[in-house]
Amino acid sequence: MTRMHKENNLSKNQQIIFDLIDKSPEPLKAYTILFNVQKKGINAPPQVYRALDKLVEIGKIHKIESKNAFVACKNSDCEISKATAFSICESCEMVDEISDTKLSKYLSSFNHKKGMKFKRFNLEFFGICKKCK
Amino acid sequence: MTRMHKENNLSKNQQIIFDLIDKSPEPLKAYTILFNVQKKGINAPPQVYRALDKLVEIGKIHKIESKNAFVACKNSDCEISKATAFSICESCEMVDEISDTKLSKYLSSFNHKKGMKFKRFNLEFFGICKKCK
DNA sequence: TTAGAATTGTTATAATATAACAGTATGTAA
DNA sequence: TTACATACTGTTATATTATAACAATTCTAA
Repeated sequence: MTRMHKENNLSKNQQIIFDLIDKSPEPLKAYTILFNVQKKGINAPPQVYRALDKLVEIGKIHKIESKNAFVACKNSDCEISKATAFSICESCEMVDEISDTKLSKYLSSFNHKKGMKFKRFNLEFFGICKKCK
Repeated sequence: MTRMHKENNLSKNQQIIFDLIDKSPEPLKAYTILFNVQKKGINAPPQVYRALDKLVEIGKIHKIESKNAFVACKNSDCEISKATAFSICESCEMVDEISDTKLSKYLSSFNHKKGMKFKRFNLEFFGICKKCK
């Protein structure tokens, strides 16, 4: 029907959902996203989850596993989400992507004794942020 | 009615569920656990989740966040689950707890630029294990 | 021995995620 | 420009993961 919005390589639904996540200061959950995009014609969970899956796959967003929530990638170092690290405040729930070259290199070169070669890692740090202290 | 089984500091349900997880070579999901303990009189999800919460809290088990599954702690270094690291095979789903003093020290002493002091971390490495290669 | 804390049992329901199927848009190569 | 493959969309239904709320029992420590 109408042209897809391919300017950024993203499809219409992907772009809508990425924009929402990108401008959110907080990680967003799938059903919060669904609620917020219903006015744009995205009506059902599979539409949201499909866009989320794709955005994760291409590294535009990351899933915070401990919270089942999604944040936009703020970091050029984590090419296609191979090496992610986050700082999570247990009080206000704020999540910050950690961009630390030394940390990233250290972990990327870490290999398991049992002969396993790692392709990817996800690290989540928990604490109380400056504001909440 | 009957005495609780406190020999190990665990209540009856906690002990039943810990035993099941501890002898499993694979991470177990909550509803898999539920199915497997119904013959022992644990009938409903809250009973399972309460035991899991407690076992996580006291460090007897860990939750693998990316899989919503639970493994017994095999590691004396992660006192009360403050510092956990896992190796996860993306092919066979095998999960191994990583016990590496250097890694643990490195991460435990890592602090965020933005003034956040971390109390806890969880790290999940992904790859293809030796067997699956 | 009794009060508080922890644990248990139970029903119902909330929150998170996917299966399956039919249709539409897009890119590309003949 | 047709036709094919691939990716994306829309939709209904359902599977999976997790918690709320309440009543009762058991444990522990004073």
